[in-house]
Amino acid sequence: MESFRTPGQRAGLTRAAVLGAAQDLLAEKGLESLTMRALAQRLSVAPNALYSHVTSKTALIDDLLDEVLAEVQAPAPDIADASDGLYQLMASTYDVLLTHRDLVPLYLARQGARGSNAQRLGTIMLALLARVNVHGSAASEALRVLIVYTIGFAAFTTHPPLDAGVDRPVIPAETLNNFTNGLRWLLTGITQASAVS
Amino acid sequence: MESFRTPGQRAGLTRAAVLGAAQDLLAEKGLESLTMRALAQRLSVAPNALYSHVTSKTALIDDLLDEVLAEVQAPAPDIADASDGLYQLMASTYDVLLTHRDLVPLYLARQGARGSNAQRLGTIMLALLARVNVHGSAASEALRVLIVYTIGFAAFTTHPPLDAGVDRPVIPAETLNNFTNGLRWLLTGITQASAVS
DNA sequence: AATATAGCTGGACGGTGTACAATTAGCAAG
DNA sequence: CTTGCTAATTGTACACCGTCCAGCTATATT
Repeated sequence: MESFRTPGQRAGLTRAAVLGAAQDLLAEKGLESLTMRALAQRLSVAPNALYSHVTSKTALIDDLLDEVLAEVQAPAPDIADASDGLYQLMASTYDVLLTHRDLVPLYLARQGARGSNAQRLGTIMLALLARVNVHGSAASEALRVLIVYTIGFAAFTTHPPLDAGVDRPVIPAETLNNFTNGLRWLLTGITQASAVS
Repeated sequence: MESFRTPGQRAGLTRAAVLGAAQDLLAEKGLESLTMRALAQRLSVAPNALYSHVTSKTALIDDLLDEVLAEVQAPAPDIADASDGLYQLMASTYDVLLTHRDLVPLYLARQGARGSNAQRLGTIMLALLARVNVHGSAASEALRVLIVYTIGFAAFTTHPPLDAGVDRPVIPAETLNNFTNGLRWLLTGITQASAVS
C-alpha cells in the first residue's frame, strides 16, 4: 500500500504498459473502476506518474478504443464479393466489440474513435462500397449507417436490453443471428439503392 | 449566492419541479453542467434538498430519459398500413431525440430507459410488428434492431461523426434522408423476412 | 565531468455525488 | 388550541475524482 520509491526514482513505466494495465483493469473490474488512482496503484506508482505517459484520462480512453479496433479482421479490399467483404468486416467488428464489453458504451458516448485504426477501417469500407457502386455522399451515408448499426447493436447485446416482455432467455447465438440478419437487410438496402440511382 | 433559508424552512420543491429544472439546465448548459450542485443552485436550494425528491442522480437521469420519450408521437395501433406506422413511430422518435441532443449519449451509455413511456412505445411497436406477421422472438429481434438503429443514428447526428474524409458540409436535411433511407431498408428487410418464414 | 531532461513523488486544489444530524414548517389528532 | 409527528431543508463533512505544481533525482546529452 505504501510508497517504495522516493521522489526521483523511476518505476520504468511505458506508455504501452499504462495502456495495457488500463485494458486489464477494465476487463477485470469494469468501467467504473477504471480510475487514474486505481490504475496507478495497479502499476505501483503515484497517480501523477501516469501523466508522464498520457496527457489525460480522456486521451487514454481514446487510445484504448483505437487499440481495440486493431483486432478487427478486415478483408482484403480486392476480395471477390465486395458486399460479402463488408459483411465480414462488420461481423468481425461486432465480434471484437463483444470481447471488450466495457468499452462499448464509450464508443457511443464519445464518438467512434478517430484514431488511426478507425481510419484504416473507414478507408477499407469506402473502397468496398465503391466496388458496389456507392460513391460520394451516398458512400459516407452508408458508412455511417453500418457503423451506427454495429456499435449500437453491440451496446444492446452487452448491456441488458429493455425488452417489452416477450421471451426471457437471451441466447447469445440468437442475438448473433439477430445482428447478422439486420446487417444483411442493411447491405441489400444499400446495394439496391445504388442500383436505382 | 447566499442562503435565504435556515434549516427547517421549506422551499416548496416538487419532484416535477426538480425534473423540469434538470431538463432546462440540460438544454441551456449541456450535459457536463448538469450537476446536483448546479441544479440545486438553479432552484435556490441546498444540494442535499434534491435528495428529498430524487433518490440519486442516476435515477434522476433515468426519469429524464423516460420523460422525453413521452413526446414521441405514436400512431394508432390500428393504422391502415402497419409498416408505415412503424416508420412514423421511429421517425418521430428520431425527431424527438434530436430536440434533446444532450440526452442521446445517455440513452446509449445506460440502456434505452425501461420507464413507462419506453414500455408504452415498445408495446405499440410489437403490435405493429404482429400486423406485418412478425411474432415471438423474431419480433423482439426486430424491435431491438429498430431501436438500436434509431438511437444510434441520433447519436451520430448530434455528435460529429468520424468521417473518413469525403465531403465536408453535414447538411441536416441530408442526414435526415440518410436516416430514413436506412430505416426503410430495415423495414423492408424485416417484413420480407417474415414473408419467407 | 557538468548540465539538461524527463520520470517520479508529495501534496494540494477544486470539483463531484451523497450520507448524517440538527432544525423547523405544516399538518393530523387530541 | 395545543401537542406531537413527519417530511422538507440546511450545514457540515466524507470519500472520491482528475489534474496541476513544486521538488527530487536517475538517466541521457554534451
